[in-house]
Amino acid sequence: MIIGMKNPGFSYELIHQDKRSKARLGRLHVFGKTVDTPVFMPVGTQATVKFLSSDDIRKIGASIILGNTYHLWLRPGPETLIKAGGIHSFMNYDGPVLTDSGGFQVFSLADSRKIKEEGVSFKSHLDGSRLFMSPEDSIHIQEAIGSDIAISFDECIPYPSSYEYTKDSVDRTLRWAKRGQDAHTRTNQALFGVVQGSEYPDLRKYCAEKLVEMDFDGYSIGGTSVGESKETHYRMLDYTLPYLPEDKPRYEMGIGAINDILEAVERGVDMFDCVLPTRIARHGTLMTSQGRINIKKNIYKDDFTPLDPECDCECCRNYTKAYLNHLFRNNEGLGNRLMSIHNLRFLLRLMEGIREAIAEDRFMEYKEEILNRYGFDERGF
RNA sequence: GGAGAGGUAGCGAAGUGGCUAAACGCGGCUGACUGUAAAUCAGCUCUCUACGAGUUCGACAGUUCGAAUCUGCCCCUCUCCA
Repeated sequence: MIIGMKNPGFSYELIHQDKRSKARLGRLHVFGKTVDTPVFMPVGTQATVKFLSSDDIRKIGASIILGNTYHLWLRPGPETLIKAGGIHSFMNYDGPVLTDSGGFQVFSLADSRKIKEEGVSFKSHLDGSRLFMSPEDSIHIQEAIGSDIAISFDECIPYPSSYEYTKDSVDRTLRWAKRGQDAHTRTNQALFGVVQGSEYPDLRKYCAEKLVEMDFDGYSIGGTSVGESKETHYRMLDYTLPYLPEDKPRYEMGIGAINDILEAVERGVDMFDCVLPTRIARHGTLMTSQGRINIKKNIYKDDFTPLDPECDCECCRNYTKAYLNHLFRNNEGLGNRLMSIHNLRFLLRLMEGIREAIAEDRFMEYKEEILNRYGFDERGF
């Protein structure tokens, strides 16, 4: 497809459009590396997918991961990352890395921040010291981090938000997007804009169209799954996707529930990231072909069968539920590692299935099969 | 045999006349978790016919309007000395 002017090394290649839905099979060309889409990106906020080595990340089949601008800015700091030669060499991971802008922290650390036109003043969650991040700062930090894909600094507003507040916020997010774009200098780093607009159709459309005018390398859909119903969540996608160009990747931020991924793929989303699989794994909840299980339950104490007999991950091939139950109860790090590996592998295999189904024009059948077969509840995990 | 310390809910441990069904920690059970302040957080954890009631703080007997808390005696544990 069309190759962006600013970043000749970055492009989205549409390989196949599903005949019965908007689902699309594609390939991201990221400065010499490729990422098949739809893709799920494990989250590695602090330059680590918690408990996994870079070897583990590669072995589970992840093709791109996330880092976080806010967290890496505080520690180890941009200077250290520059000295390290960038995040790839710092964490010894040579696959593509996408950095979130810190915009989500404007939302999640809402108690200790103040939003102004110039940027956001934060109170450090580490020591309470006052910090300030502008859209330009966010871009500069992401350049220092050396990620392959940077994200515009946006405001992820809570749900519900009034029309007036959302409108003001969208305009500010658009101005911030422009400022970030102007501040962006690296040619070996793509830059995505973020569509906000809450549940308001005209604001979603407006935000999308304005960003597209600015011509980003890709478009994120933000501000979903922040407390709204599933129905509203999916409507937000409906209000956004039609206004995004076919030749650029679409990334729904922070999504990892199985039903959410399927609904978004059906609507044409290509990229996802989520802490869900790794977080719930650390908390003992596993997604398996038999549905969701909680490994800490006593019924697994003497269950010497694999977590998921249909899974090919290191955890399922080598260890039993009884052992995982034991590791969990004893707070042994190996349990966190094995269960994180499993949940990520489960989602990555789901994405493989999705891509195969799209290639064969049977995405809708695949979606139904997954939803019926695994029996996850409406939460989607 | 002598001297001392102590026995509190599954475990550890506060409490030393009423505000105590008894702090707190651990363990156990249940639930939550979607661009990671999360190996976290929340609730429950004496019994029951459960928005109320009944039995508890080694045992028994007392003092008192009222005791896990005071007295007597008994049982048991630990430390030190013989």
